[in-house]
Amino acid sequence: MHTLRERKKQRTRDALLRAAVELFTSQGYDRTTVDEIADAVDVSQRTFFRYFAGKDEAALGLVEMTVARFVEAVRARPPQEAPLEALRRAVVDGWYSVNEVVESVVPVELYLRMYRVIEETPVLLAAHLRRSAEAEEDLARVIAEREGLDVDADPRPRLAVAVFSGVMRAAERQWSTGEDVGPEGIRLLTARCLDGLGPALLGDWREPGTGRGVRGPAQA
Amino acid sequence: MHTLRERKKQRTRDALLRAAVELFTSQGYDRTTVDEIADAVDVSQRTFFRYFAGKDEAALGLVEMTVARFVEAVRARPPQEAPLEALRRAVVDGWYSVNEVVESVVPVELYLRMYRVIEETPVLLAAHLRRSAEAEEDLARVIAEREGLDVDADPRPRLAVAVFSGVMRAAERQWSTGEDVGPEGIRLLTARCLDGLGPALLGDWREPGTGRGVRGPAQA
DNA sequence: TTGTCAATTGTCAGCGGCTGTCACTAGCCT
DNA sequence: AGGCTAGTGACAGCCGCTGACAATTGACAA
Repeated sequence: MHTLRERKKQRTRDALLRAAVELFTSQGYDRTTVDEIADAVDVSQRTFFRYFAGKDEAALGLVEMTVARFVEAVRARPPQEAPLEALRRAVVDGWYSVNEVVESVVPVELYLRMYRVIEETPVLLAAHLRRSAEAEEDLARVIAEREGLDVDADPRPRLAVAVFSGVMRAAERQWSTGEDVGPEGIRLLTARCLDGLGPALLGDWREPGTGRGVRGPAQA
Repeated sequence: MHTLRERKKQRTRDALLRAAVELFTSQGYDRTTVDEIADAVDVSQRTFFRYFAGKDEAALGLVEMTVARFVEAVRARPPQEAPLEALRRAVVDGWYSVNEVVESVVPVELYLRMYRVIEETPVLLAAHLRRSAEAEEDLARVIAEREGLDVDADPRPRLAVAVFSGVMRAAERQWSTGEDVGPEGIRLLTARCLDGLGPALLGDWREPGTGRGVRGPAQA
């Protein structure tokens, strides 16, 4: 990152990302052409595709950064923590560092709005879900290693991650469809969603004492 | 479905679907153009797009049918069954009727191979995951209604469905990457995956008695 | 039957995403 | 300074997809 060339490249990439996000959030994804983005940065369309494999990558770039950050955060948690606790703490504590990274490219507010665009643009949502599935796989491997398990032999790591991701996705949607909450609101929202996890899984759904929790059907 | 026109339409659609699946499974999704598919059925390219919103819809058509079938099957389960049991029985019992529907368009073997193509073609996998997410939402509503709950107020329906879907997806992948198993093999595989659900969630991961299951972290 | 209406299809033109190619420019290194 | 290479622009072209209009074909009543 020290040679002039490398700095220049980084600047063009950031500029493209910024221009893309600004256009996407202001006019929508479909109504924005790659040419527009390239022109805004004063670069040829061909160059855009040298930085991003597709139009969608420019749209998912920001989220991508935060996801990668999160996986790293989990990897860094002390190994004596139980799996779900490590995941939970990583997401709750990690928000600040995420803020930093995002802010180095665009104001955080744009990040929020970009998230909404992703959620309401079918092709972007699809790409996002695919990428999330990959991240889940990574997380499962991290968890398995922490617990000294074989990820292909024991289903529990993947299962735990699946449960966790389900909750996170629920929080995401709640937050992206609700009214505009600041970054701090997100932390609270996710924390609250995660707190509901245990009771939801273990409690009986109708009345106590009938033995109808997750246990029943699974053993049937 | 009784007028000549309607029958003709159905036949063209089936023919397009069949041709698409055959081409996709034999030469790959990317290396197959829409023109090829249309030519194989002796129809104009424009007509193809009157039946399918996009090239991907022709690829996901088969799976789409089975997913819809499955959601219906869950809806039809007796309401006294616990949620996860209803889901489980729907998938295990429902396989035969799925077979029927698929076989009316292409041999089941092609269904299996098409599934592999989807799994290894990024854009198709993405679209598939998105559609699956929608199905999950539907299922959550069905479950909520069975239990007399409000999906938006109570997180447990979505959570249960998320867990279940996680297991199903694990089974899907195991089956699509493994060696060629027949339709009966799939039933066994999914059943086995689902049987592991209860112990995996409730058991302790290292040794019994330390109180470190899903319960611990969720309450932290 | 036959004529009329509506549904389905083919043709054509065109946009936008994306890629290969090649010449050219600009940073790098000795 | 001058050769080398990474990065860029310009151009051509494929493919997915859409709108518009004309031609065809089945539906249905007179």
